[in-house]
Amino acid sequence: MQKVMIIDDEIDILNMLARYFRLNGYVVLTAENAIEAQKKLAQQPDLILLDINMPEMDGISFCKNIRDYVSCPILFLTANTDDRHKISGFSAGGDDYIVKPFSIDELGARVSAHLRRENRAKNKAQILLDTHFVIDFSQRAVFYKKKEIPFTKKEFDIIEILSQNPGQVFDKERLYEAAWGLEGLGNNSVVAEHISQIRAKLASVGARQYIETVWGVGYKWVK
Amino acid sequence: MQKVMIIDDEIDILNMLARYFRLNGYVVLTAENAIEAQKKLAQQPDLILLDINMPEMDGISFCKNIRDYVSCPILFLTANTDDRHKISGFSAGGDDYIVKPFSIDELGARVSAHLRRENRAKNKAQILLDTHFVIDFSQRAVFYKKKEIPFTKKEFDIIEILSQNPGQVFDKERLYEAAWGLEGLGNNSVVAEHISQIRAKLASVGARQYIETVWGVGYKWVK
DNA sequence: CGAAATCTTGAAAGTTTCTTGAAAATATCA
DNA sequence: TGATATTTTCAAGAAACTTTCAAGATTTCG
Repeated sequence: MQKVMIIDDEIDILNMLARYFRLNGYVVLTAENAIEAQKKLAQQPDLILLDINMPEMDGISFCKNIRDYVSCPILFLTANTDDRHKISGFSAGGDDYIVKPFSIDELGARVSAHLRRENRAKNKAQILLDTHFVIDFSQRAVFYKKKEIPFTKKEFDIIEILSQNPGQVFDKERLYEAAWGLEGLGNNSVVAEHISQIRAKLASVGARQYIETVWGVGYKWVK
Repeated sequence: MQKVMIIDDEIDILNMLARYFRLNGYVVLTAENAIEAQKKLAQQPDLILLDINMPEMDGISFCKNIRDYVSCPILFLTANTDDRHKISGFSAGGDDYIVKPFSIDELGARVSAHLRRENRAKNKAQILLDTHFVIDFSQRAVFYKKKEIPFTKKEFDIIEILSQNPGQVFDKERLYEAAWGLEGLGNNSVVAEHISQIRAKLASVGARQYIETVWGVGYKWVK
């Protein structure tokens, strides 16, 4: 199921689009302005539809702002047919440009084409946990405020398992099995030791503590 | 340098587009029909502009045919504004849809946006990198401060794979497969040995060390 | 064919990461 | 609160992995 975020200050259009995409099987996030949008970005939309003309912050600036940590396609909506406007939209990191009034089916087709392309290219994407914390699985790297936090292999394995199942509690045996490949855990503080290292590294850069201890059971990734 | 393939049976339009893209620094491949196009596909364009209405085989069928083994963006050109037509274009695997008569600058902007996105996902440019560090894939040569660093075939193969997927971690098996063709790796220090050679050459001219070791996993090209 | 370049190998040297056990800290429950 | 169970931290040694080296095998090219 794909998640589309729609940002438009004209409420009628916003609702109309939201209804259309919901009817077509998408999960829809809506926002009437950039501030609201920024908050909902944590929900990690797969594609963003963005109106260029908005009161506080215009779409192009917004796009530039978020491009660094949002990698999904961004499609601009606009009433303005000026080419220069278009071009600056593209150079802000936008992926497409749709002029109002548009045929809603064309918009739908464009959205699904972008999502299809995205899925074709994306093998194992990165996940964005909040605005500043990114885990990129293909790079096997974790970033906080754009800087990489160096984790060792086992540490990253543990982070991977936990973060891909947020909220789920893993007991030490399960974690050991998952990160080490097999068999029962020898010394029962191996896992604890690695968790400790991870926490120390998160703390050293001031990131949030994502791994929570579940007493008497194991650990979980906080949502 | 990016390669754009234009397929259109209207020779005037074909020439006009070819001229425009050449002027804007692209390498252009042209074809007046699907058969001709099919032949030139071997040259691996980075993007395809495809007219929907063509004599023998129409653009949509052509797109469906090649989608399986061509992953670059395909943009449809058409004079027909019928939405249903449009949608079947997208479901054939097209990535965008441009209605004639179009503004050539809009077309240019769309093409460059698609290519930019393509490169963002997979840095497949022919020549790239830092101010002083250039890799020319067509020449299979690497330059630092305009002077060529001599790399052997295998060394270049490794550089090519890594540098075209910056940030992505490749384990030794995968690197071996990619550089040696296939078959499981015999002695697992062959790759290490070549990496070592590459690094020595980079160091000897004072270039940055682009290849980073990912302990217990493999190597990656630093962004 | 012979020389030069390139590739492969195995072993030694060098690093980084992992594991361990014990001590310290913290949570739980009567 | 105090006893007990569990988790966290620490430092050092062990283990795993990577780099480097030099010699031999193979390929390339005139």
